[in-house]
Amino acid sequence: MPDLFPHCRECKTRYHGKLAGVNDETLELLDMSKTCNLYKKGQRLIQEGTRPLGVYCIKSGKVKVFKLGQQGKEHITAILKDGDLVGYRAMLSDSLYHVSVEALEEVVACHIPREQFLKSFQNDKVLNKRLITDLSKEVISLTNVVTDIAQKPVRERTAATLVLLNSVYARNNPQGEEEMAEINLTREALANMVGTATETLIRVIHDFKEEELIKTNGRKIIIKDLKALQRIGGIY
Amino acid sequence: MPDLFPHCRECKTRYHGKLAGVNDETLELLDMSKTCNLYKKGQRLIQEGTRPLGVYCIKSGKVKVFKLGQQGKEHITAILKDGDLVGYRAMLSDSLYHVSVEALEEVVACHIPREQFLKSFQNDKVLNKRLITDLSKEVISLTNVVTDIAQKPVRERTAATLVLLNSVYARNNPQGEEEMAEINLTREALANMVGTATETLIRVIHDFKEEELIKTNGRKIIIKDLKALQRIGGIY
DNA sequence: CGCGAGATTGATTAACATCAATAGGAGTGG
DNA sequence: CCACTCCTATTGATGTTAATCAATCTCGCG
Repeated sequence: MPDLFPHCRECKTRYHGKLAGVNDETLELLDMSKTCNLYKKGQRLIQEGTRPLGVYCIKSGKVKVFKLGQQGKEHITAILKDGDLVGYRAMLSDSLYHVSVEALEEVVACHIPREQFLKSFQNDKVLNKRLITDLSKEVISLTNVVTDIAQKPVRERTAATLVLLNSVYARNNPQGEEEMAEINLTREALANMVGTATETLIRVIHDFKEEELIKTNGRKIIIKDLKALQRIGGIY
Repeated sequence: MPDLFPHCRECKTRYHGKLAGVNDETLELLDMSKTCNLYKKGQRLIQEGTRPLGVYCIKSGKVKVFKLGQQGKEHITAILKDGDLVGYRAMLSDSLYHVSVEALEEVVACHIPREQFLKSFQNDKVLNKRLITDLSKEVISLTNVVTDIAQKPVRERTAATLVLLNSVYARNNPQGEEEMAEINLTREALANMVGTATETLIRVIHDFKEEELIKTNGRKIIIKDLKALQRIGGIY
């Protein structure tokens, strides 16, 4: 049985995640200062409105990143998985967390304390460049999301969301990865990503199923025609 | 008559803009490499889809930052003014411009070429920290925008947009700045910021006028009750 | 084998977009 | 200075989309 909390050197996420390629010294320092934890489904890693004490590196499992809007309705801004880093925006801008992060299933994540992370961010060129690039890209992508949500109808947004989720739920296949992923989220969560009501989301999913663009297995959604969904979602 | 294209040292934006506080050497280098230009209303500084050759520093006038969505409908993501920097996200992430930037009136802006800007970004601690902080904050703020646009009705978004624009159009008063700004945009542009149809925006503006929250002078909008609008817009 | 959360379907309503028509109002050429 | 014209603003009527409300229905699980 593999170690739940291995040394960063042995962590599988080291090769495909946000920390891929950092230098050995950085890895050593991060490892020394980290605290790993097992989170059960529904447990919170980060709570909106609190002060950031560090950064989480997700080792396994999936989390949802969300914000509460009007009447406590969740808006899910991302689903993150192994290798992803979360919480660094708030730290780098010295502000409170503006989102909450919650485990969707059993999750192992390591907490890297603020000071150590900032130090590594200063000293490690690769990490520095990666995060700056990511931040910039995130701004770009969020701008697109804003435009889309403002202008595209639910059907199109749903298609785009499914395409996005397909790559999140795809296995990290070292080889080819043509097999389609099983998107495993509640309808409510999907609706909260698309930005619509649960019932509306269900109707769109229903249509997609009739049009043979997807199939379902229980609540799991498997994409049958990725190209078509990309076309509907306006993804080029 | 003041020089249209002064040395950065003498540029008024030096004290309140994004470049405030950079060290003298940086300023000298930026000045040497910059190219200043006068843009007439409607002229483009940046065109979506092109490759970033540098960064623009706005010396005077206002520009709109926008993206084309479905059927060529504009979505305006920001109104920028003197002291603002634009175009650095694409450069830092090494991607194409994802937005266009167009002069809303007569604008003077200086172009800082890519290499010089990146060099200054590397070498100047203040600039580096400022941009990273700004990027992080921008991600946070865009996340909020996404949630809002997904969940808040037009009336609330309109109120929030007016509050935002009030500070953009406020004079850069060194002293107090209690006088209300004159927001001078076409109704169409306003609608494209809020993310709604022009007619709908006009009706909301009409309501606000009846409720004495704003007054108008031609197309200019002056806020009469900022607190109320903040409340309606859900700004805390 | 019943319980309960999540999924689904149908009916109704509300918000907003679209279409159509009219009215201002700033800039232009005579 | 005036008439003209185009662009923007405004208002009203109508149509669509999607939210809400109200039942079921289904399935994993104790």
